[in-house]
Amino acid sequence: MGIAGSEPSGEELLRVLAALANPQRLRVVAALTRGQNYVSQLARDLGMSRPLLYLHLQRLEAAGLVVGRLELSTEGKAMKYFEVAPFHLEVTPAVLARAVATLAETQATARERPQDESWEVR
Amino acid sequence: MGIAGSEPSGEELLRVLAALANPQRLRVVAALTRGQNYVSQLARDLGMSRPLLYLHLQRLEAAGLVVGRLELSTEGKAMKYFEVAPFHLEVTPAVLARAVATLAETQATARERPQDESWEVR
DNA sequence: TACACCTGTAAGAATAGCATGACAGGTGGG
DNA sequence: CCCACCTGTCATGCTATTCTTACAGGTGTA
Repeated sequence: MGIAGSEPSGEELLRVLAALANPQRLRVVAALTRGQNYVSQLARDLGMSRPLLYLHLQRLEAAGLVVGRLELSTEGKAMKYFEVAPFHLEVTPAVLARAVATLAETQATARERPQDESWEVR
Repeated sequence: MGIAGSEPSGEELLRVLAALANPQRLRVVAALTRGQNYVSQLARDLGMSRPLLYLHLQRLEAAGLVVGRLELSTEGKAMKYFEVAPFHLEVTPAVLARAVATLAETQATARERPQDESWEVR
């Protein structure tokens, strides 16, 4: 899924899901939804250490969920502002199945069971 | 999100995201999309150990993404069949923000910055 | 110079998650 | 009885994630 909501590849999907599967990072995204902010201030707002927040922001950015830009304030201080990216992801069985299809099979996707009556109930 | 796609609470959302943020479990869901199956057979199909698959299925079921039922085959053998639940989750900044709002704040949501001009660029 | 801000990174400890192998119990059929 | 299936659980390592503390720089103002 790029900026909008096309179909994500397996790797993209995993990166996004892993990035969001954490209460802290979820809070970070939620906080940025209320407006952009720079790292130090956001750390104070959320009550977490700046290095930790920094780490979380990196993961969120790598997943394309937030974007950050280094900005020079009027006083010449460097401040890194982050804002949420307008992502939109549909999570359904079909979407997951298509994403998995693009995933490099670590080991045998396994021979699809030949004919297969094994999943027939009764 | 119940069976369909209502709004998930913070805990639900985290459970679902954490359950899906794993390549193995993603493959499990994808495999079940092609039809229901029982644990041992599915383990062979996916090329993973049965105890491990069992663990993953438990997490997926706890998240409401798959449902399992113990069934007695015609020969009297107990087989646990799993199938995907028809889930449908929208992942957008707004949804995340609303979910986080229901999340128990581990520590101070932090005083919302008073008036806040800090996020004003320039 | 000292202070109060800011960014960026690294080393280390504590913790959670993943994965394996082995066990106990059940069934039916040769 | 023995073998081939099945479910369910546990003790054990191993790896990845999470988080803290501590650095090294940069700016502007008193």
